[in-house]
Amino acid sequence: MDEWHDLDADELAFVTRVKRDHVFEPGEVIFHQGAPCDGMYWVRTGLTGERRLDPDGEMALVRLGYAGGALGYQELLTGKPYRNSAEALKRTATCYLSHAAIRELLDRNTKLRDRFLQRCVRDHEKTEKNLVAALNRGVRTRFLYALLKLYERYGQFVTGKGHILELPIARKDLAALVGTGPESISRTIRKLERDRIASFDGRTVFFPDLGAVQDEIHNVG
Amino acid sequence: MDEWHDLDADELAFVTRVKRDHVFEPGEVIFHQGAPCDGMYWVRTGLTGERRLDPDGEMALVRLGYAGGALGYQELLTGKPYRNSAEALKRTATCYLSHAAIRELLDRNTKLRDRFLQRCVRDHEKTEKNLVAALNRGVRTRFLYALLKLYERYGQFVTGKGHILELPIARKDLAALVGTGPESISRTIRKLERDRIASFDGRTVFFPDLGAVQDEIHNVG
DNA sequence: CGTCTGGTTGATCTAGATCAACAGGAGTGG
DNA sequence: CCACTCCTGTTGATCTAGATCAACCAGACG
Repeated sequence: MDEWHDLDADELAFVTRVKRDHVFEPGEVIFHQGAPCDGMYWVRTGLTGERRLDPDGEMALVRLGYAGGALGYQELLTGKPYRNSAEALKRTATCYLSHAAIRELLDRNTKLRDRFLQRCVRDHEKTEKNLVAALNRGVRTRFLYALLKLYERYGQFVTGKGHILELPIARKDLAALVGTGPESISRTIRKLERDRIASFDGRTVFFPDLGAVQDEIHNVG
Repeated sequence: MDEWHDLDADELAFVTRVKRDHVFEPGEVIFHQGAPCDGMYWVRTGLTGERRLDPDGEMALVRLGYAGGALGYQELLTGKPYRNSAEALKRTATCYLSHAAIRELLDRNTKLRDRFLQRCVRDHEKTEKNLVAALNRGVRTRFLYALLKLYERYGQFVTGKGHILELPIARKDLAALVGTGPESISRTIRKLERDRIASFDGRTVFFPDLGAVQDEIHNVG
């Protein structure tokens, strides 16, 4: 939580007094889309996903939340209801601060606002990148991009074996992240294997040449 | 410019001293993608577009900027180069503030930071909406959504004639906004006319029943 | 006049959506 | 232990939205 670096002793004491720690098991919902926003969550460890469901039943996985991420801070600042549902995708330890608590902190410490601003700009940057990818890249490229991002968090290089990624999420969530169905993910996986870009064994992915992956998505960045 | 309401007399004097007004003609570039960010622009009147070009030559129109909008403030806050090019789509009057000037103002007036934060959240909200639309809606729906947004700014209800929208931008830019080509826009226009949702005559659009439009996009909001 | 740009249409092709079937666990209950 | 169902993932067959390539027209502009 970058945001806390700027707090003085008093404020830190305040935080430790009013914060509420909570661990969510995989699949557990942290808050519901459309519900009034009563506070925000920090992701301490684990993995979360923000889903948006539209009236036609279409669901999109808008964003993943890693350790250090914040959930619902935008709604907290605008006072609107949560626009996405948040859910733990892995076992996730969170820290909750109520609306009132955050308000108090924001009033006391102006640097905190800067932190939020920085965070917001960075988050926006990412969604914008995803937007342009969604607008003019195919499923394959977007999927590779998602894999690469996951690799940056969960992947490792094992000497002799190469680049390995243990997928933290299921196929259908990969699909929802890319904006397609599980079938299309399955098929593009086959194609990627055929092209020797990556090979899949259940939830583990091997990249023979990570550079080849980077190459294919140089455009989305 | 909401942001200016919070400035005191001194600060306003400072702004009027250091700001640079500039009018851009249609098609004129305000700043280039990839160029170092030296300052930001307010849109006083007119219409701007932010374009992102990727290495493969694919271009997307990421966002339109109406009066009251801000250009390049995110890069200004992060210190990164402009990620999009900005261009005047109609004759646009802008007000430029240098990096140093904004920094000075931000240091002096903490409320100004809040304004930026609010703006950033709102902007992010919009791109997120566009993202989910791009992920799971077809060209037709996204196009209607774009038209509706334009109607909110440029449309008018003429008694006896109905809802009329004079399109401020060309077909190819409509296409770039939706993430498709001009041909597809042309074809979906025909379909919309066939379905009596809208009729087109050059750059003027008639909506016989605006409710029908709203209905078709209730999902994207 | 020719040339250019913006827009429309036609013909074709393909990525990807959709519907359906099926295979392997994993859990549950007899 | 087996039978059952549920859930995830994969594959096949088919269909369609939309991309792509090409021709064409109209107005703008030298």
